[in-house]
Amino acid sequence: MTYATEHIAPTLRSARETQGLSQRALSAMAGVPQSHISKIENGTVDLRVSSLVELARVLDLELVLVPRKAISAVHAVVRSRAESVPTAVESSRHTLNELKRLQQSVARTAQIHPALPELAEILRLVRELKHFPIPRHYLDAVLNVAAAVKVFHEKPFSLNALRDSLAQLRNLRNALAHALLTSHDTETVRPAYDLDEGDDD
Amino acid sequence: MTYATEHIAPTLRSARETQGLSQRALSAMAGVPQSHISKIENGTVDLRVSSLVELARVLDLELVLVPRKAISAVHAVVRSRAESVPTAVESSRHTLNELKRLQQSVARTAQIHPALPELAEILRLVRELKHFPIPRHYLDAVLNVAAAVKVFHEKPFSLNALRDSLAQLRNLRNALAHALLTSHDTETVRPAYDLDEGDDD
DNA sequence: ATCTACGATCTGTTTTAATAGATCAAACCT
DNA sequence: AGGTTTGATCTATTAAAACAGATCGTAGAT
Repeated sequence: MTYATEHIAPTLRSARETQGLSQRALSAMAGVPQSHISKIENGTVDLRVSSLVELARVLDLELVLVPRKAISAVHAVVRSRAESVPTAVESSRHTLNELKRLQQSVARTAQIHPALPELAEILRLVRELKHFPIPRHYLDAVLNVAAAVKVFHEKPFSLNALRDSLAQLRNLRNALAHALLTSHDTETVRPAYDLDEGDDD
Repeated sequence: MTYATEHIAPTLRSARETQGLSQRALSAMAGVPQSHISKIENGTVDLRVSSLVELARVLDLELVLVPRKAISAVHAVVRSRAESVPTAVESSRHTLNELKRLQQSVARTAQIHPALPELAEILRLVRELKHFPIPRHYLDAVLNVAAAVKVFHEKPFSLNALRDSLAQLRNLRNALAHALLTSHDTETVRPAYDLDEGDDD
């Protein structure tokens, strides 16, 4: 029903899908039940602004009130940005699957340990990596991190191993970014997200 | 509390104020209690999206989910639009007050007769007119409409008088718009938000 | 000085989003 | 085939928004 909000539910859904997230994965990240997400995307619920903002935040979206006079211009801006993103720079399907799996596992763990910056950064890195073409011989690195996260999930005192994995992941990201920047001088393929600001924190 | 929504409450308030609406006037138009609007503008409630959209609609705003990468560009667009507005065409203070009074009275009547297109159009016209410099000798027209609305409010069968007033109002708007167009060079009605300070409200 | 409109803030009551949790069929991968 | 993941759909409970209405002090306008 919620008439005028018809536009926003599809936006949320497509944003989630272009990030390769399942409703449950998003649920874990945003701290919102999957059942609720389903209802939201189907427009069967008139949600609160805080929920919408929270969901949007996780999906890298922001809620803006735009004067009607300006909305066509705004849409043009948003559209052009969206199109400049080359969808599906594809890693091997297998690697991509592993990344998704890792992403979810990290999200779940982060729910138990909310204030852990390491987990947050891993999450960020994984999300970036999903937009890279990852050579198969880097798969091991991904699996290592996945293992470390799993261990940490059960034994939270193995923080050092987690940190090692994080460093490993950072290196992987930097290596791939560098490779992309030097090889393809024809910048037809630009990974969707900010490599240039890389260099961690 | 509603942390990330901090940005939206001020937007609503300033949008309302630049339109010269009181909380009660907005309340009548949007069908939302004044007490609620007060709370919303002070950020003491976590409102529902439908309420937000409804409020925004009345204020000529639209809710948009913008990718974080694009928000700076979007803000730039919105800002430039707001600034390109020609400044402060002022009616005489008295006429402006009458217009406000009329606007509210129409809003109240429209609440009782929600499905009346005549009232909706009067409302629209009045809102436009508030942005014109209205010569004093046109004040009578405004007062006539106000009278007709008042009569209609008490005796809803006087629809014809209301229609006459509507026509009168349309003529007034057209005359003023034409005057503006010939003097200045604006393609359509350019409402001047930002009534230059003074005693607006 | 009176009258009005303004925004903020109370009091209740009703409505409903949000939560937790389970279940289901269909699609997917091994 | 068997196991897993996906999205949709139930139940029941709790917390909070939304509503209706009244009140208050403060300005402005007549």
